[in-house]
Amino acid sequence: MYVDVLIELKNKQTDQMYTYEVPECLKEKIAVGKRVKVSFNNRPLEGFILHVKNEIPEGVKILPIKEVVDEDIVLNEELIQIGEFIKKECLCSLSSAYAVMLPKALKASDKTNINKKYETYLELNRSYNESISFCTSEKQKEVVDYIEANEPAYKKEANKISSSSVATLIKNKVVKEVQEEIYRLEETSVLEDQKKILNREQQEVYNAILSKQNMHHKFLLYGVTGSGKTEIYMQIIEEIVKKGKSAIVLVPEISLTPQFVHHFKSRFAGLVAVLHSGLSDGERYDEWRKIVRGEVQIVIGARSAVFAPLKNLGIIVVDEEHADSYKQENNPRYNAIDIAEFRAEYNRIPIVLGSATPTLERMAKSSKNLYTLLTLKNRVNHSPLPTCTIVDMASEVKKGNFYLSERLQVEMESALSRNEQIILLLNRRGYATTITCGNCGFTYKCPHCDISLTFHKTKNTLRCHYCGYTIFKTDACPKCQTNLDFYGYGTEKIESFLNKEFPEIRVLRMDTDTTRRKNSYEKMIEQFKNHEYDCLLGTQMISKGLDFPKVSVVGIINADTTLNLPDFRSGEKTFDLLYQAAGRAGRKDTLGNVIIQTYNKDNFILKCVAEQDYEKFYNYEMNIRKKLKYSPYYFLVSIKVTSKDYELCSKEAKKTADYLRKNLLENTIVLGPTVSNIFKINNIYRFQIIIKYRFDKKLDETLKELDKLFLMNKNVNLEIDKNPLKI
DNA sequence: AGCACGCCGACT
DNA sequence: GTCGGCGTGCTC
Repeated sequence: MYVDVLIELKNKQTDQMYTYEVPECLKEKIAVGKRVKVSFNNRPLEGFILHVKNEIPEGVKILPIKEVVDEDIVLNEELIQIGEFIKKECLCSLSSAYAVMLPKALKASDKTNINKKYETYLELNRSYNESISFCTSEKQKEVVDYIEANEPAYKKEANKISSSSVATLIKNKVVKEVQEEIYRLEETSVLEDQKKILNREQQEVYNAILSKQNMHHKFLLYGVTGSGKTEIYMQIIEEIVKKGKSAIVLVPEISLTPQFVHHFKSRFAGLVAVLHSGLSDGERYDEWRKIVRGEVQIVIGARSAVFAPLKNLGIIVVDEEHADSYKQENNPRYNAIDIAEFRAEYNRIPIVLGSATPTLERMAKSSKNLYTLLTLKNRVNHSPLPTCTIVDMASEVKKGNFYLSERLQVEMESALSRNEQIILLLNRRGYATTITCGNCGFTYKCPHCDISLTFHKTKNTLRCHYCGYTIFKTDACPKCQTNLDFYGYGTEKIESFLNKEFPEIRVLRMDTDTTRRKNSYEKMIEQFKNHEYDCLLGTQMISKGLDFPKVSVVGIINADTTLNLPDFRSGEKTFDLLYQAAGRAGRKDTLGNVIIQTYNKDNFILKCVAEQDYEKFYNYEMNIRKKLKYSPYYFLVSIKVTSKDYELCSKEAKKTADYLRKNLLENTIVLGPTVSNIFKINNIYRFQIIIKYRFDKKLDETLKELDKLFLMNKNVNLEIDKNPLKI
């Protein structure tokens, strides 16, 4: 008996099966999907069994397996196929695909040492029925009485009476120890969560989805903020669970707040496992085992929860489908939504992708009937959408208002006088330096790609990192002739400004700096909800999924920061962010008021936000994407060539672009190479090439070949990102 | 990935 | 003469 083993090494040189012999004594334990310990090139390593067979390849030496690690199968048939899918999509090794899918405790790695946790109980040894007579002291008697009353009793508690007596009783076999596996996360008692009655619109969505519950079907649920999507998800899942089937709910990490989890846990007590980044390795392992053993039927989690090995899957829900956190930003760069769709098809079940601002890609697919579009046009309690006002900061600056416009100040004061709360949103400017005029708001854009140019200080140039278009930076603004050195400001600056100018406002600042500590995010949200503060000032992390009934004013301090990001999706991202933030205003009985401050008062996207008109935005943006050949009209691939050696990097990037131009079809566009957005990280230079294509049957093969060519070259590295969310 | 193997320079 | 530098190649 022989097995093909996939070794834990993640590099592509060893991305193949190695055959090992199974010793007679281990035959019983062998199964596809279990881990084994082997010797590989004189090193102790682990690997997965992927095939069992009886023949051996010729001309290779065969070593025996040393040990079978697992009792239970780690990679079931579905997970094995998901791994293959990731390998193909992300052009990565199979090993790194499985490594990204599994919790640390179950990865193939000689070093993992995360164990099950046990609780020790004590029981009386029944064969020593007259046990009491064996007790030689008062203390021992006391311990035996305690155990008898609480059997099986916690050893921890018995030890409190007298640990030495407990030890003696165990030694004399009067009492026996029983080990029981326990989970690190205990089910917390939760408040009642009332099932709500669906309105007609919600009911229609509910019916549509459930009508396809026994087949593969893709839904795009487009529902305005506050239209009650979560309630629909819960009621659908209730039906699915009743039939004995299971469900996966994916949410962006940021939505995985106690508030959100609470709804599910109280509605489905004891049936929910939650996977989020805050879990320790041990906790994650425990949640995973609950899933494998079928003890839970619902898994809620961020990106990696899409790999949850639930049996008898009945539905997959992806909330906030437009969130870019579903894509992993390091290798392997998988998109959890692609995996979710793979699993939905594999299991022949429906998948629901929900959003108030669907991505253009999926909205476009729905118009081609690749998704069934379901729409929720109304908010559940018919609370009106907030009013939105655009304020021209260019004229405010002339009045001396750099941060807060007159209008916003007035609205803030009136909210405070009514004892209501305020949210101020300021997106930290992106890592790329774009040059903006502090007087009129002018930003340099590439005439070919319609994205902001990035400033390169060393050469005093402005470059388009899509196509390489380059100009020299001028000292004066080309539009209004004033000084062009305006780098913007962050939340910290606004906080100190507010403290100085409006000392009566209690300001809570929230950004990655103030929420770094564990649980501080939740704590702050709770504090703001309890009205310990009047004003929540923060970056985009405060714009999603939060429900503050007393907030009546939302101020967007500088809408241009996202608008000017050097990315072709900057318009879409701006619309998403501002629309979601606006949705925070006036959620119950207060009428919301949203003030958008900008230097681009005539910007069409901001107008769409102000009118809260997704369709208008969609049509406008689709038109631009079509004209400039961006997604969803063209598919994109981003290729990064990186090296410590600048000259070599530049040379190899050029060679790569030439290679692509020669090997890809004629209609495919290859842009670059150009220096990457951040062109030097840790002394490693980065060049970038962008491929735009519609149909190119040679693409996959060409990329694979290219990848192989770069394997030989140790001084230059290649990164391929298919369908990147950020370029 | 890492470890052996091998081929060169500096040193007791 | 030997110790150790790291470039190259292979791993069931």
